[in-house]
Amino acid sequence: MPETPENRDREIAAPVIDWYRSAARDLPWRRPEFHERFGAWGVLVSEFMLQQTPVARVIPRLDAWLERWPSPADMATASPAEVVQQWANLGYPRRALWLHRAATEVVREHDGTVPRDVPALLALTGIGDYTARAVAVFSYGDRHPVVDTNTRRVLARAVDGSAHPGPPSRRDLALMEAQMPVDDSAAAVFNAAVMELGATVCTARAPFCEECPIADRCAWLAAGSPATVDTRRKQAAYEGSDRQARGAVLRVLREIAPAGIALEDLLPDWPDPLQRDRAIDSLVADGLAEAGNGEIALPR
DNA sequence: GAGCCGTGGTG
DNA sequence: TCACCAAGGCT
Repeated sequence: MPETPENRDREIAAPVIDWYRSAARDLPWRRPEFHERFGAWGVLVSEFMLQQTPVARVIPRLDAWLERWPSPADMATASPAEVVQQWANLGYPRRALWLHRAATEVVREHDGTVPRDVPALLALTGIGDYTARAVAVFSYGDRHPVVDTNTRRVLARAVDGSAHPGPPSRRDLALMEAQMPVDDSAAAVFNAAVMELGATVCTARAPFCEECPIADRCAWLAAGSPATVDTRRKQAAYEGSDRQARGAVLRVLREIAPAGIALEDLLPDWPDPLQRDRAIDSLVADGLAEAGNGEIALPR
């Protein structure tokens, strides 16, 4: 955003960055030694795990993962079964498979080095707009807008004056880009700072506006924090869902019978047998399990 | 592009 | 208590 007398008082970069320097949480992937030891691979793994899984649950699993597979080449030697087991209860286990696939793609197509270009990152399995730019920015220090649920919410409030962001769109990238400092390094800090603000202050439910470094220029606060239209899709009910059945099946395979179990012994008391069978079929279709000869097991 | 995909903490 | 929420991506 060009600095003019008109908009200078609405800029958010400087105060958000200043706030971040004193308020940032000490997270593993923000430590210099993390980058020295694991490089872009460490950032890539952390971003996969952070896709829809809270920070507190990621930290211990990330540590264990990188101890076991400190590079893409190490990861590529693992079997899908090992990967799914190591993923444990982080949720959305397809991400474990995708991370494994991405590692093999890095080895095969990029000589074992996580690529730096956003298009190359986007071409890897399981990497979308958010993760690609997060790696390019937080590992390589390049200048890109990193848009996630936090930055979308912060800008919806501060700039648009809405309590909730609208449906995801390419405009989100442009809006973030427009707020970013020109300098690469400052832009990287800004990206992290806006995410941090959304995660700890400008929260979805009950934001702590009294602690916000840009409360004096927030369009939503200035308008009296109105309840605005909420276009976010609600999550489908989990209790009784196919997802719950899939989770239950995979938990048995992970924790009790990774080498395999007779289908007739798998969750025999599940309330809906048809749903159980549906879960098995879809897990096999996703490559999260293998079935044959009346048995089911983690994929080899 | 709407629907789907886990798991657990929380107000 | 229970609906909401969490550093998304794929089909």
